[in-house]
Amino acid sequence: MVTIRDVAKEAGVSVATVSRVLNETGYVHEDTRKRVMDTMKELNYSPNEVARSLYKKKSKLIGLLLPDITNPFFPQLARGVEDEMQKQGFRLLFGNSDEQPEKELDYIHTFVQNNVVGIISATNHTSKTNYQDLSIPVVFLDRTSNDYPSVYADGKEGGKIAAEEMVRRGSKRITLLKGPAHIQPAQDRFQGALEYLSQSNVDFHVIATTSFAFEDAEKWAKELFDTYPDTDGVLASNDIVATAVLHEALRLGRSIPTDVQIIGFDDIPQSSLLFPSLSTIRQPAYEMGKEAAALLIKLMRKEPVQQKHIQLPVTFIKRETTREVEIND
Amino acid sequence: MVTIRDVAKEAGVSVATVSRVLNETGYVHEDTRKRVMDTMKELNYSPNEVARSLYKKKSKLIGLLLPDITNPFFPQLARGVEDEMQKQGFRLLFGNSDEQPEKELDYIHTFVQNNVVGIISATNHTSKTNYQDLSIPVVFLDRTSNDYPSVYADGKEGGKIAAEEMVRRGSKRITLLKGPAHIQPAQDRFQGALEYLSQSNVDFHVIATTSFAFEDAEKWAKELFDTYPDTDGVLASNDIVATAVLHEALRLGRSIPTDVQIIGFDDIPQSSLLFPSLSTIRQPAYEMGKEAAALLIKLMRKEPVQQKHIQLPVTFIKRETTREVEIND
DNA sequence: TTGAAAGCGCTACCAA
DNA sequence: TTGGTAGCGCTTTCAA
Repeated sequence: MVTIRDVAKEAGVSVATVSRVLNETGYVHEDTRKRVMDTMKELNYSPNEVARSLYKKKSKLIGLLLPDITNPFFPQLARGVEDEMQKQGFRLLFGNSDEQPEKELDYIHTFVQNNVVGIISATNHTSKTNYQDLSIPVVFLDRTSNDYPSVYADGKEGGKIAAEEMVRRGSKRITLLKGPAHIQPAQDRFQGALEYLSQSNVDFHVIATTSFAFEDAEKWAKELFDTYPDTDGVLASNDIVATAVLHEALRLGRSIPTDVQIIGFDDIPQSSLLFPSLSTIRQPAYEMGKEAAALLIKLMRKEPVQQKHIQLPVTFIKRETTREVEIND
Repeated sequence: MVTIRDVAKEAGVSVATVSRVLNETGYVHEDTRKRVMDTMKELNYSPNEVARSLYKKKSKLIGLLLPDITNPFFPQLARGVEDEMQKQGFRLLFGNSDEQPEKELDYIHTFVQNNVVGIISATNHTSKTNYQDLSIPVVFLDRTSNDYPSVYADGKEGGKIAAEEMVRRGSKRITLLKGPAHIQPAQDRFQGALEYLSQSNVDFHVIATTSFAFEDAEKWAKELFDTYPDTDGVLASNDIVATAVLHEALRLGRSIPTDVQIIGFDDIPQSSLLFPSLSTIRQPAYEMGKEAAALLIKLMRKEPVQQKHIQLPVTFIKRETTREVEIND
């Protein structure tokens, strides 16, 4: 390993001078600068980030905490974060929490131990206790917060739009799948849909669910058509659940969207590949990741930010699990 | 931030002693050990990993380099790696290379600058030049290598099995989608299929493809049925491409699997959710990730490893894009 | 059984 | 314009 001393010796200068050309701070004569640069190249030197981090008490690392990267919604988020961070010279320390407070705590802890300069967290389970003692900026992603900067999609509006489209497209007996109670975005979209349906003149039922796993979703789907066989419209808490409902409906011989309409949430990549392809409310996951990264960077640089809570719009993606309507479609 | 000095002062001992109880090295009297432990708890002390890393020239970080986490095959891999690493106390520095040599080089570089103790790389594009100067162990994942330890699925066998099943299930005019030339696993499965088909008595064609992106795959799919309209069996280079072929076949009114059989590769999560669900060759992605992590850990600990090249078996997953056969099915 | 002190590679201060 | 040096928080000799 070649250190700053080696470069200094080889170039016939002090380590201080090498440090100066390295960081472009202070005065360095052009000639010596060139000489130092040359020897750095010659020796293939590159600074030890750990030593830098120790002295400056800050690294170029940021911590990214997700619930579970194998949930198809999160890779896009992660990629958005990474692309923005990479562009700005930051690297990612990455962990999955599985929405388990201990794991979350543990990762936050090791992030701090490694001098990360900022954290992006997309977890939902825990209260703010994990984060309040931190001296570094934190941005919550896919989750709102009064206490911390956050980037999220307008879940409530999304729920409303979904309900609206479903009613507009003629469903009369709607079943609403309420997502896990501890997942805030799921509750937002549920509330949005609920409010709309409450003041509309259609029948509706609510089924409470507790996870987003496909295997669980298959059970809710069965329960749904068991309990409410005359359902002609399903508002699912996300695309995974919607997919399970679609499967079950098909299995039962229902015609989609003629007998039953289905609207999902998220617009994960596979939703357009289903048959019939899934109508859904799209969250701009990649953009959310990018926005969160950009916000965190501003915060870390102590640049003024007027908007600490960035809400991104959701859009209805009309595909084949909803019917056509004559006007405005 | 509370440091080892603070603990030492508060406990009335030297930093050396605190370090000893921290690392459980050397002699420490039970009483003082207890006292130190108590003050550590009291002050809520936890060691600065950066300082440790600087002194010991090794961290608890490992670098994970993937082509692209938004490709549905990789989240499972990543999760396997993470779960095993997390269990052993290692954390992940994570990056996507997009199969671009510069990005790959850049990430490897910053991994090293941050004192990672090992690297897992699932990239395919570049030669070994990036890795040969490293003093830390490297494990290649989803890729074979003569020079480095590696964990991969038996792609060639997978290709063979796919071809075999397709012929066994009655396809006579098979089209083989050859994956990107620079993606080694794609070439392995292609070779396996090619060898089998060559010595079987069915007609077959080969179409060269250059990416795994769905949008590109849609073009190959169109080209396929344009150029070889009498194709009655498609061996796709992976499930994404298979999905595009499935869509196109359906769009053209072909009956699946009666008119055309399709077999994919990977068994990404969405493959079972398609309609009809996709028959495919399954790679055990999660296990591959775990194996790679376990192997890397052994290597880092300089434990003896008899198997530096771990090949995991692939399996044919019979679903709805292949026909039934009478015997042995 | 304990403590003093050197040193990991770097930055930044102060002096020259 | 440059160099000497203290010190970031920790581990590990070496001596007591």
